[in-house]
Amino acid sequence: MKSVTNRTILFMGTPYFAQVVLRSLINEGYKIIAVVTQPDKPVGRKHQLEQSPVKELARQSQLPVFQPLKIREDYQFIIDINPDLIITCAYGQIIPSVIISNYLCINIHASLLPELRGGAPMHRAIMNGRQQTGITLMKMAKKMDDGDIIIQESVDITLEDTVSSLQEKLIDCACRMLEKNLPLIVEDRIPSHPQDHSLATFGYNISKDDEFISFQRPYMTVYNHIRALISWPIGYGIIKDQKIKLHGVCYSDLPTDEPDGTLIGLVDNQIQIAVEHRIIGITQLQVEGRNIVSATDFMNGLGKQLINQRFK
RNA sequence: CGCGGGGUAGAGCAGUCUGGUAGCUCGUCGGGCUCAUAACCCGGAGGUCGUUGGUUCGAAUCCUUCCCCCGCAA
Repeated sequence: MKSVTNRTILFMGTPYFAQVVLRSLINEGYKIIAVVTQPDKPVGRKHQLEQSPVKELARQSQLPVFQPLKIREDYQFIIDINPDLIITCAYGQIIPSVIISNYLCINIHASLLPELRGGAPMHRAIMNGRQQTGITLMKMAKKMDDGDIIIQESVDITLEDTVSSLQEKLIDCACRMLEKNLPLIVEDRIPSHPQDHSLATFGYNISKDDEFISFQRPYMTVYNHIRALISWPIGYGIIKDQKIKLHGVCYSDLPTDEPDGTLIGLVDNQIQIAVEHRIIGITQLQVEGRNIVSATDFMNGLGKQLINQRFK
């Protein structure tokens, strides 16, 4: 392992995105002095405690892990550690201003700030039909995602991207940016500039209501909505009072005269649904209480009686 | 004991309420039609109906034990 610097870094993050970034930092040889992540949470039907992806990696790498319930109150340990640099990436809690103002705090955000501040920038970028988004490295400030920008890089969103595929691209982008720029950042030798706050937009967390997909809306709105929730948290449509999760979607130009939401049938391993006189293809789906199945499997069974029924 | 759904041929499902020698669509194998086909027609193989015990002349179906899967809620 090469030693890039002997400055110490405190890493704060929680989900998969942050895990990959942390792994990259470790592999680059940075001196991660400790890791902060969200507390283990009971998950699933059995309520088994589950640790965050970041914690999993930190333990494998034998790094000290801190999981304060409320970092707003419980932050003395950071002062005790006294890191040279703090890097946050989707940590999930607000960092106390005492910390922000006394340490060099860098945040990795998955949008081109000042656009899409907030907790779900990747989902919202796709949902909003954006063709481009990116990664911003910024100095943390008191308000959410409004700190000075150090550097940003854009990433294209293709028509086929889901939030999963987009996330992989953004993770790659973030890791490359860190590889290139972190040596200077660590030494606090990189310039930054304020955001244009008048241009700020927000990408708030996905709520339960956001998971319902209406087929009575414009074609691209429906298509973007479905793919923005794949592979997490997965949106659902409602047909004949049944919730059906939509795990795979396909764009198409095929015309149809059926009314919006009509389940037309199976073609080419896609369930065709009419939206604004065009076809949206569903490739994978799941009924409550059942397993995820392909469009073909679905139409061999439960889907038979849904032909010509309409999604809300 | 948070609420609910499900385990039936390789796959997806019906049948369970109202017990009586297991069915549909797809796949698979063979044959036919066709210039040709993932299209169409004919035929075949493939299931001790998740597990345990019980009721019954008889259980996929009714009662019981346990296991596994999934949705919701957290």
